[in-house]
Amino acid sequence: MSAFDVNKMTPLSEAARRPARAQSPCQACTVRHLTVCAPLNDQEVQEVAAISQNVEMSPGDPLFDEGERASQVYNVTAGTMKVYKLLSDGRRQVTGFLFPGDFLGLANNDTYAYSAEAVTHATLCRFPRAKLDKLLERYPKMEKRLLSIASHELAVAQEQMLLLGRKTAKEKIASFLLTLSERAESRGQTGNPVSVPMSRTDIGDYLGLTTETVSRTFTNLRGGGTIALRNGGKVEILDVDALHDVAQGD
Amino acid sequence: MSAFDVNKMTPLSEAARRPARAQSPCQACTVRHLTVCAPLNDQEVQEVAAISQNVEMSPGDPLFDEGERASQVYNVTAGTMKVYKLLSDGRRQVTGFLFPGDFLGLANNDTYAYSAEAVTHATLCRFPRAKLDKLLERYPKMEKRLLSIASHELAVAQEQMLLLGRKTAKEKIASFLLTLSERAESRGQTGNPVSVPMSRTDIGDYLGLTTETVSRTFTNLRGGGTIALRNGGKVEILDVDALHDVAQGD
DNA sequence: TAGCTGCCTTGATGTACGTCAACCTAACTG
DNA sequence: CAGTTAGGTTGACGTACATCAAGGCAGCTA
Repeated sequence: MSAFDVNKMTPLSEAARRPARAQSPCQACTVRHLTVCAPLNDQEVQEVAAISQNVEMSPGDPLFDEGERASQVYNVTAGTMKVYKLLSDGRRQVTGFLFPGDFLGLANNDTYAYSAEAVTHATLCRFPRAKLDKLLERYPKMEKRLLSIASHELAVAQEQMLLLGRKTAKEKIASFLLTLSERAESRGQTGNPVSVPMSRTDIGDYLGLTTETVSRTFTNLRGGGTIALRNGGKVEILDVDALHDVAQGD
Repeated sequence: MSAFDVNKMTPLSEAARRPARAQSPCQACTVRHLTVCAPLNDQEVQEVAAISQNVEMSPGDPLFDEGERASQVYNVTAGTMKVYKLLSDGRRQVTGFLFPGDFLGLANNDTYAYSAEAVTHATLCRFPRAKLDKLLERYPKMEKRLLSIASHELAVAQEQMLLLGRKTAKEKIASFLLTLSERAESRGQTGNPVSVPMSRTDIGDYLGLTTETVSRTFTNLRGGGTIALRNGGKVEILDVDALHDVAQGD
């Protein structure tokens, strides 16, 4: 184990504390996500799986804080996580929500650039960075895969900058719902009705709004017949075209 | 030459149109930027330099547009570039300014995710993507370098999201000036007074403000004795500590 | 069933920043 | 040198969203 142990500051389940090396359930995620664009052979997959451990989180559990030594890399296998940055006075910007298949802590420098926390119950696959780096040395195609992931995240971040800097509250919410829906479908889940597992506060901190404005805007879209709010944090998109129009501002 | 030729839609100087392969001045940039974290030997440097061409831009010249086939990668060798995204009604978000040493067009998918344009006279080093990819296959350490660059850009993007979503106009301007100053110093230029080569409109589109608000905020900071506006688009930071305090919101 | 507690909604009011418009200056141009 | 143009600044006014405040409603616990 490395000097930094995530268990020290995060309440994890017993399952997570056990060094689940041998029968690590993370083989699934490794195979699925690291190999999509860079297929590894069985032996390589085994090697990657061997260095991973399972982590379980409850809603609100912190995974790591901005500025901490970034000794672990994570892959979300179930549930929803959020990453955010804080100003000294407590203002918060959620920079992203993470769903199964997404990576966490890929920063190149040795400290995390943001804090990470569970939104729902979630399970993660944890890789010690040092060991992962060693594997990357041997398998350049995995590195290529990581570069591809980072590039994609960068494009997503730029889209979010456009949203934060130039869109109205209504456009922000519409864009947010459409993105959530598309991401759900790309994971093979249902995109309509779309599951919205995070609180109004989290949505506001993601879109640069207050909870009140988020709430009012949902109400507004509902009143216009564009969406309907269902039980269990689900939003049904009644008029996809209209929602797209709203998101683009026309 | 590839099917897509940047010359077709961008007014470039005669020097840029010439296939300056043999005596490409881009050796300098290649050596400097691609090798900082992944030193190449002389032969490797030659190979990289061999596939590069020099490009010159005048203020306002477009380099490429969002959605175009991304067949080229660029490295800025002199001057300032900007990259931006547009909404259908013309609202604009500048997602970044690029200075010597910065890369452009590193997106993994085959179209550019943003448009790029010259802010000042600028020179760029152009690499055909296909050839660069081939080199990357052979030299994994270059790929590592690119991953490191992408990760750093991602961290910068997240910081910008915090700014766009949660900072006031005054905090935005103060943060902007400090960042410009730090970047100038990291390039070996003078950080104070700092050169601010872009227009108020560009600054506004970068910070999610209007030109009027940018102008008023500069005036406000000047009135408070924190900065002074000098000739030639230079800003002198009179009280660095105060500017830091403003940027953080305390 | 009552009493919490956390999240959401809704209303009344405030304000930071946008919008509209005038003017100023510097750099071109004939 | 007058005329023109493109930034930049400043002022008056409007508004989208924040702030402050009061309920509503589900999910706990006793």
